[in-house]
Amino acid sequence: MKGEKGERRKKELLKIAYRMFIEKGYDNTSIDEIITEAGIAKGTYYYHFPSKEATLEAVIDMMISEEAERAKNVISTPIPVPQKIVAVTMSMRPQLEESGIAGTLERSENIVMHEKINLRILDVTVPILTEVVKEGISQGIFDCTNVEERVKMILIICQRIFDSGSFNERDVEVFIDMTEKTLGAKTGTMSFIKELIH
Amino acid sequence: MKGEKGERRKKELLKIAYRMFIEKGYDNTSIDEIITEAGIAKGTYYYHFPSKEATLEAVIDMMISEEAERAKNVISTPIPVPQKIVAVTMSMRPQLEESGIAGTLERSENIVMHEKINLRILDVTVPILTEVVKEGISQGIFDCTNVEERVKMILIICQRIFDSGSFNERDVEVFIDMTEKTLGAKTGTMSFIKELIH
Amino acid sequence: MKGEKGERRKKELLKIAYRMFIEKGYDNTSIDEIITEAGIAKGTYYYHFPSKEATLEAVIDMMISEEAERAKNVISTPIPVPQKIVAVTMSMRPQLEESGIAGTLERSENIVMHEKINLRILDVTVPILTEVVKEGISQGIFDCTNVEERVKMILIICQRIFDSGSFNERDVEVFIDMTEKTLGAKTGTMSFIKELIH
Amino acid sequence: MKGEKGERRKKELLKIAYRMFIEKGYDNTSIDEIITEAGIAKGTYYYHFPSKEATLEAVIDMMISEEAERAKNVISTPIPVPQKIVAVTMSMRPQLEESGIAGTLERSENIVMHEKINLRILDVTVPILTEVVKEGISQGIFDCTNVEERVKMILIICQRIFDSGSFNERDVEVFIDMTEKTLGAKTGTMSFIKELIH
DNA sequence: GATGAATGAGTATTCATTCAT
DNA sequence: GATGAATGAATACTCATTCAT
Repeated sequence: MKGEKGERRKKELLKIAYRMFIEKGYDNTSIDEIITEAGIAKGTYYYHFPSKEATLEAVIDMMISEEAERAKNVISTPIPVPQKIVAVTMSMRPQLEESGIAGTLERSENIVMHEKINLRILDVTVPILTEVVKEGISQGIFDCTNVEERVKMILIICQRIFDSGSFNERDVEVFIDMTEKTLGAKTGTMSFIKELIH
Repeated sequence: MKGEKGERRKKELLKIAYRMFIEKGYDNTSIDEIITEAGIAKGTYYYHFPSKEATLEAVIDMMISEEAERAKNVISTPIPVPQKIVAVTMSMRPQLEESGIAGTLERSENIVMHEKINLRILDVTVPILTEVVKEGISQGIFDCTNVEERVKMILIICQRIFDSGSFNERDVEVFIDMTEKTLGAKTGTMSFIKELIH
Repeated sequence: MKGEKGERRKKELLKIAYRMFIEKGYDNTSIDEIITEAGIAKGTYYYHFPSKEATLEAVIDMMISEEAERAKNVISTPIPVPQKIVAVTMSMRPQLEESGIAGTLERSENIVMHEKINLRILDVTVPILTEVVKEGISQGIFDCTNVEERVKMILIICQRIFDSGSFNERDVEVFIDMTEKTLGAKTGTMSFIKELIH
Repeated sequence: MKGEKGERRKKELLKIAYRMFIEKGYDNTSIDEIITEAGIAKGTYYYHFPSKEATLEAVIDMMISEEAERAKNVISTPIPVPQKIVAVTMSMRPQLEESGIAGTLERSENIVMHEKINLRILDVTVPILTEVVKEGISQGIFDCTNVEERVKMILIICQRIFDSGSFNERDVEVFIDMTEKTLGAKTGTMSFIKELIH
């Protein structure tokens, strides 16, 4: 039976590693720095994680599963379908903004981690959004086939355009237009997005 | 005036480095391996390149400029505008396919290089395609504003979907639909793409 | 009085350690691997053994004492003295052959353990064989002084030549000849050995 | 063209490593200690040797080849054949005695290196001594077949008995007797050995 | 233009052992 | 008897970069 004590320590370690990976990049964060920060011995670190790589995976797992949780809660909320779509999408990167480190994933030392995270987010988010869009179709808000593929492509653009923060008003307009047309919505259905992004 | 002899050697080195970066990944290719492969001394390498990072930049420069050349040739060709778009897009990754290493950029050890290349390709291709689309608009084939942003988003999807090679027929259909709607083209305008991708 | 339960577990551990030391070498076998294989906790291991080194000693003790038992049984058997000598010598490495891992002790990772075992075997076997040879002398089969030293040297050759398994027919012939002459036996006394080794 | 400078440095390193391996044992000598002793950077060490293991091999090579040189010189010396045998055998471990570290190879931390050295010495010495014994046969001093195998077994005993230094007078007597009988020499032929070992 | 010897900071990982519960 | 979390010293190896010749 795994002790609770160990599990708690592991969680702590995970949070520290998460923050450091984000702040300095995975490659630039050495095990020595992690254990110094955590105030533990090297052996303790390796007691909890088999390798640095495994720690990265665990960090991403933790992050994604927390976000997926939030995203699923959004679904059952009684808000209009278009808003749901945006809410689910948004729920996938709140922590970064909380911690005031939005944009850090874009730094070149974080590319590898960013890619891993984005792929995992796609895996998790596509099925959720597919459900939401289908709900929209049944309500006559959207009208399209191949929902999954459409959702995937919209998300890809989202990640690429909005992760970096270096987008402009025209980017947003085009994104709204593409989303509406891709999902077969009436013009204006998604235009509330413009308000969300000052 | 730099000697021709030195320039020739530099080009050779660049090609060797290019091949090795692609095959093994940038991080996994050590300078020792490059000079062994090239049969030169370490000092000679550093005579030509100030750093490994600079070599990567030079490699990407070389690749991109060759491809941009090809892309520009396509523009002045008397083929229909929709075909031009595809031709320009395609002209940006022929070398990989030539060398039978398509898909290698997807490997995780190549993420960093891949990202750099993709960003550079966007920089180079967006203005070219913007011109082509504007040509299409003047011919009444397309109808849209914010051309540059639309082109960028279409290219982003292109890179993400088609680089990996793991797309299916529905992906292609959705991509065609999105492209037509995004550019304000009649349905069917871009459907010839389906034939190109068996 | 130590509990029987604990003793039983210790024996099991010993057998597991023995097998792993033989298969992978002492240095290459970590305590973690032993306890994983045994399905016990690390503390339990250290409850039974003060150190890894002590485990090795215990393993060797166990092995040697089992073999010494067998060797002593041979002595009191009513077979001719020359055969007794061979039987005693042979009784010192049956387990290896049983378990189909003859030759493993030769692998370089096992040198240390092998040396320890060989020294212990010498310690145990020399006095036994000395008795046997003296019996042979009293029967007029052998004729020599300094019996103990002669026995030791014959055993040394035995270990070196036959442990590796890479000996040839001429090695055997020379070994027989040396043994006979060293012990002052008539030519042919030990030639039955040739039959034993196909 | 390999520079002489590098070769000289490599030789120096080899000597330092040799001494440290002998004094402290191979396993107990860390790379850090070697480079500190040599006053060089870690990179320099790894410029000259691909690994610690390779250094050990090079050390043994150096030692053996120097000794083999000496042994071959002995052969062409106009001394009696029995003396030649002893001289060749002795020439294989003079450095140890010079450096006052005879017996160190016996320490358990040196077992691995000792075994490697002994095997190499056998490889080198057996053919040389075989020639010498054949010379003795042609002079009527020895009388035996399977010379190579006999020489090998005598050397094995030599290594085991005399390396440790813990032998007694009776061991020497038995060794002399075995050698004479094994090679088919008259009693007394090798008895001069007794004088050599006080 | 070219060489290659020298650098040294940087890094992940291993593992026997301890001890409070 | 048994557990398992914690320890921390030890260690081999990598590699981009420099510079005297």
